[in-house]
Amino acid sequence: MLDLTALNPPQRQAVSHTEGPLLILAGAGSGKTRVITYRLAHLLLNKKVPAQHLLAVTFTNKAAQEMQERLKHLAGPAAQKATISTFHSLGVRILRQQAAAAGYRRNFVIYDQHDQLTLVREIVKDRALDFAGHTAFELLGRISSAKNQGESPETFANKPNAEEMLFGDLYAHYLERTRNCNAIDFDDILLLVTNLLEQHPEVRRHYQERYRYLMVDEYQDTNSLQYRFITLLLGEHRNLCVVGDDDQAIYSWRGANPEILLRFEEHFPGARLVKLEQNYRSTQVILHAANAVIKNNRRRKAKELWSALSGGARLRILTAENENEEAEKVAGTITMRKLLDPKVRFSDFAVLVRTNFQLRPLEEAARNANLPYQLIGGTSFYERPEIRTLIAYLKVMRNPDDELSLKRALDFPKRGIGATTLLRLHQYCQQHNYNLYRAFQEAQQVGEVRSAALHAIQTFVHLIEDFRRRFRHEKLSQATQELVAQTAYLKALEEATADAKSREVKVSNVREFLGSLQRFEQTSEDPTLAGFLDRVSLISDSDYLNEKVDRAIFLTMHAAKGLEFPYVFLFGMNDGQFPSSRALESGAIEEERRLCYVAITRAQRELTLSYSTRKTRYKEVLELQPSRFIQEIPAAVLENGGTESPEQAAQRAAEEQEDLVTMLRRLRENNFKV
DNA sequence: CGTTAGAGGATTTTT
DNA sequence: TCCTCTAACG
Ligand SMILES: Nc1ncnc2c1ncn2[C@@H]1O[C@H](COP(=O)(O)OP(=O)(O)OP(=O)(O)O)[C@@H](O)[C@H]1O
Repeated sequence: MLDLTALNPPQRQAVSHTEGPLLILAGAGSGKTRVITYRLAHLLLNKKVPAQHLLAVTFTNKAAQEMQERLKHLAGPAAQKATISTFHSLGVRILRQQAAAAGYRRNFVIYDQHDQLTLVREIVKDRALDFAGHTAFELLGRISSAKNQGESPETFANKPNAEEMLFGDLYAHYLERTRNCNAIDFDDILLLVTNLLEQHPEVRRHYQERYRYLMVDEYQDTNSLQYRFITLLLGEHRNLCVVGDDDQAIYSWRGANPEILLRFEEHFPGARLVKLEQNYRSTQVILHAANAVIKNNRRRKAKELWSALSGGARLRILTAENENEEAEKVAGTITMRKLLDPKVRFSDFAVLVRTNFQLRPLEEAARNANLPYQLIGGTSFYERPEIRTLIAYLKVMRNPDDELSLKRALDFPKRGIGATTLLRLHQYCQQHNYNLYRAFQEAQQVGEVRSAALHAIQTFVHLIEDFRRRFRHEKLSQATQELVAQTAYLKALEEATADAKSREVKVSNVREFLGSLQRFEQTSEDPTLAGFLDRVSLISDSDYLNEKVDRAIFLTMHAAKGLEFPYVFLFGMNDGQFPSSRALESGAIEEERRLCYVAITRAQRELTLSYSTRKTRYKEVLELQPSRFIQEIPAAVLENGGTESPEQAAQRAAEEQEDLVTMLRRLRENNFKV
């Protein structure tokens, strides 16, 4: 039997209420995720539901993995068979099983944003579309929202506006080319899986039969396709439990719609509502600050949230002349805190930023201060160009119709095939309605290709064919190692990289990649090429978080969603940065404020806010004001706020910091000998 | 014809 | 600052 005494009464109610629709609406740190985990364990142990009938959807793979571990801890190895996954991972899994019904070949590949952008640029160029001033990035955003709203290219073709028609052209070709490549993008995952379930009752029944208890975490950030997905999976039993907090809706820019959470009782009549009001994470001081900030939002469902953790340190404010100094002070404060109290771990500290590029000054400051850190976000390992190219080879191994990857593989190492030859081959494709790989295979039939180029293409095709065979018969890591050797990949990398430092980095990245393949083979349930490619496509920055290593964590506020840390720093608390100037211009201030609420409520014990008075961007110097969110925090919870104005407190804190930083510098110059 | 060096522009947040 | 596109070189 699972012991439910580790839960408070409403939590227990939510866990025991297993049948029918259930909505858990509650503020930050009230144990929503914990309830889902216990609910899974309760269903397994007390209700004897077989694990394969359980489905829990989380926001990131990392959260899924963590829940899986907690569940295993509570319920033992039987938990392994429960499905805990993100919407996208679940979607891909279903699509692999049902590819034909979904209208794709089973070896489809997944295009990430980088691939999508390349494709958009290519189409714009090929078709000489003139989107005056609009970037590929913006166009891709429009494609994505068109897809999510179910708009077909034809709807644009018939619009009177010339630009709309142009977009219709781009959109139509984007769809055609991804399909011809047997490739799907992130939007397609949800689009295809919902269409599949809608149009194939027997498939739908199969999954409804399989998943009998459904749970969704972070339901406030669900979009309409995800909502459709979950309702399609939901059988007649209607055993759906969702948890969420409308104050933590921070993805509306990506199509998420918090109304889906708020209208749950309308969507599922007879739903039970449970509210959780005790926060177990933060001190009263921190919670008071968070509540005060979020109260400024007008569109929200007011809710109670209290903490029994009385008192607690008041919030500190650090100010600096510029971003680098700000980062230096943050790094210095962490180092100092750790020196003063060696029991504290580096990994107890998290620095949250609004945008990825704010991570850079932090990284540099941490390096200079000898502060161990891990970055979440920025460019992840698999995004590095030398790794992307290798992955392009792997994608071609799996699916030679993937033109984008084929071209990327063809392009490096250099083999004497350039734009002109490629153009000829493309023309040949269009004449015969072939795909690019077929044109490669028949290169000798294509006129006007120089003999050197022809020979190079044939060698390339042989390479691909040979390795496609090897990848079918050999272990993934083995075959990839051979591929790297055969293409003299490392040598080519070295020759192509002028800078000695980055040359070294690239080579070691490739070695690391080969190592990661071996680790993948040893640990994965599906240690195949397909399994690896899916994992790489679905992995996200937050999945890299490693709580076992003792390092301070630098990450975006978005990536911090659902996490908690004893000591939290909010970096760059300036108007224009946070709230971002874009949000201020477009009137999206409430979502920024929710983000601030999320950020503040990550802190368990201490919270520090930092801001600069100036910053440089693209060589221009900008004067900065402290964030309006700082003004929204009552002076009483700011350090010395009772006697000083926030400005005075900031001033004094700045002076103290000055001393600390100077001291630290001296210490460092002295090689840390006192 | 293919490759490379350097100018010029940009992405807020991400599954 | 990183990344893509262009122009000149070999
Ligand atoms: N009944 C309880 N007793 C003790 N600790 C609890 C209890 N419920 C939750 N906690 C603790 O409170 C913290 C927050 O829980 P959890 O992450 O589940 O909250 P949440 O509502 O999902 O938070 P958020 O919405 O901010 O992501 C965790 O450390 C958890 O272990």
